[in-house]
Amino acid sequence: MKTEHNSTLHQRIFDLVEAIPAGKVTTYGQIGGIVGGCSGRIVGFALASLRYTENRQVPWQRVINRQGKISLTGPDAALQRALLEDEGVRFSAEGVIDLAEFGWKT
DNA sequence: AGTATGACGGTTT
DNA sequence: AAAACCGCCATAC
Repeated sequence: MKTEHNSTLHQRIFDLVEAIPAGKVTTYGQIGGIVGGCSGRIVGFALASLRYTENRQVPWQRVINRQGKISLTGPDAALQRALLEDEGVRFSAEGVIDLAEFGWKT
């Protein structure tokens, strides 16, 4: 378990996500492109294993999909939204975030 | 070692 | 415009 991540895409993704400033959000595809052009799926999977281990303080909440919405399915989705709203991110009535406004600029 | 799947993204139907 | 499909790469079984 723990999905040992040593010097892998995981490590790089975590480092990048930690660099996201509060109140800003990023997309899986964006991160994937920065770390090495990997598909957003890889980023999502990396973060998915992250919440399992929780051995890292990665603000996975600031990572959303290209639609500016939360891709999670379970109760984690509500948690993510709550965390983002707490950081100042405004959600639309549809639960969509304005990436043009809150999108993290590299 | 091979198969199945996943917190996505872009294209096609 | 919305839904479905395929494709990308890594992790899990």
